Amino acid sequence: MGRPERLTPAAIAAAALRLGDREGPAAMSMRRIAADLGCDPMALYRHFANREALLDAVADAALAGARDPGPAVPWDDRLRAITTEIRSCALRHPGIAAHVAARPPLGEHGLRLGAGLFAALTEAGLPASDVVRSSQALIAYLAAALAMSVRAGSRDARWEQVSRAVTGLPDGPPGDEMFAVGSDEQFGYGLRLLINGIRAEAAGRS
Amino acid sequence: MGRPERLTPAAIAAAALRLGDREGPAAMSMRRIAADLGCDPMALYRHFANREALLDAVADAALAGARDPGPAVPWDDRLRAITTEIRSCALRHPGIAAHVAARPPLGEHGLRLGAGLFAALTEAGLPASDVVRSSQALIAYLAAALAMSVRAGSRDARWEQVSRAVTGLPDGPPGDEMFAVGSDEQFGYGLRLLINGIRAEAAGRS
DNA sequence: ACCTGAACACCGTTCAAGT
DNA sequence: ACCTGAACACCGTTCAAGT
Repeated sequence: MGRPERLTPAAIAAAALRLGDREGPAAMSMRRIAADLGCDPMALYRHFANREALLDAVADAALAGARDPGPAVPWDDRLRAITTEIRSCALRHPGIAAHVAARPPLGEHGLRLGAGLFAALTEAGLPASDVVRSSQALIAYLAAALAMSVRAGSRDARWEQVSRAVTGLPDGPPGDEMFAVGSDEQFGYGLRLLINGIRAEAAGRS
Repeated sequence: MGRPERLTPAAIAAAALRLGDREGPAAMSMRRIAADLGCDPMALYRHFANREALLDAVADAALAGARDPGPAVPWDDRLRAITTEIRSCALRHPGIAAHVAARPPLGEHGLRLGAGLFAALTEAGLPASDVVRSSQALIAYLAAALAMSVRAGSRDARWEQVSRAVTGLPDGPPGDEMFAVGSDEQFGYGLRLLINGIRAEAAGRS
């Protein structure tokens, strides 16, 4: 398929990302990736210690398009922008989105975006230790919200069932979006809660 | 090993939970579980549609010991108590903790604890639609924080590396807990951010 | 010295053959 | 009708044998 001249980690990751986009997460096995590249499965192990390391590289490559608006915008807008960009990028690559959620990538692009989060949280007025803690909380929330978005398209019948059972709400119309797990709207709501919380924390400190 | 008289879904789940406690998540295959029960692997499929359904049942069983303090305590204490209990229970069962994080269980115990979260959020003063959204945000955060706790014991070298790189902090002493991913303290901090955010949201509404 | 592919030790699940 | 286990179509990774 898209086999490059010479095997490099970046070329392998790029090819695997395209394969995942085309055929989904089940296609992301060492054997399938190697077959797609037209090489022996074992050749991949000369560039990556194991499958997890290869998928980490693919996950980071998936974030290549995520932009950080930089220090020009207010810190809360910047947090929203970066996390939303990461989520969108990951969802654009269905083959690797679940891996992005499971293991936040710490390659070139992950580091760049992480630095943006740190800078925004510092500008919010948090002390350094709370910047680390808050960024981990944001990334945890982002990862899980992303995992929810990946899992069931945008609706999870299990969630809908429990929500109705617990709230005792009557059945809504078929298009009811109230229980849409992993929707953009649901993601934005949780993000607002966290940013509210960060603002309160920063205000309490000052 | 712990084979019951007759195979039932609950007996299978209980045996699988014990097996996972003893031998870790890698032991949770259909073949290993069946061998532990002294039955044919295919016998499991008469009680569960597939492996995922079986693990859902095991995950729910792992939450059997999680307590909800009920409406006697203030809503924020109740949220903290329930989420902390779920996290502790899951971490006490290393074989299934990752599955609890990946797919919040919606069996008997998951429903019971979910109902507690809903009740506490309702008492906080949120409208029903925001109760659903907030509970999903809480569960997302809990799931990801739990996944982080499971992954690397309590420290993740990758995280430590990125934190130092990004903040430009000097290397701390060996016992430095600042970057402890998945620690109790880190979990509590993010939970506080969310509860702060929920309080601000409820105050804005009223 | 480098590379390859056969082999190892597994999977989840199907399905035909037995009782 | 019910149950079983052989078989299918895979895995990630090791390692010995080839060049």
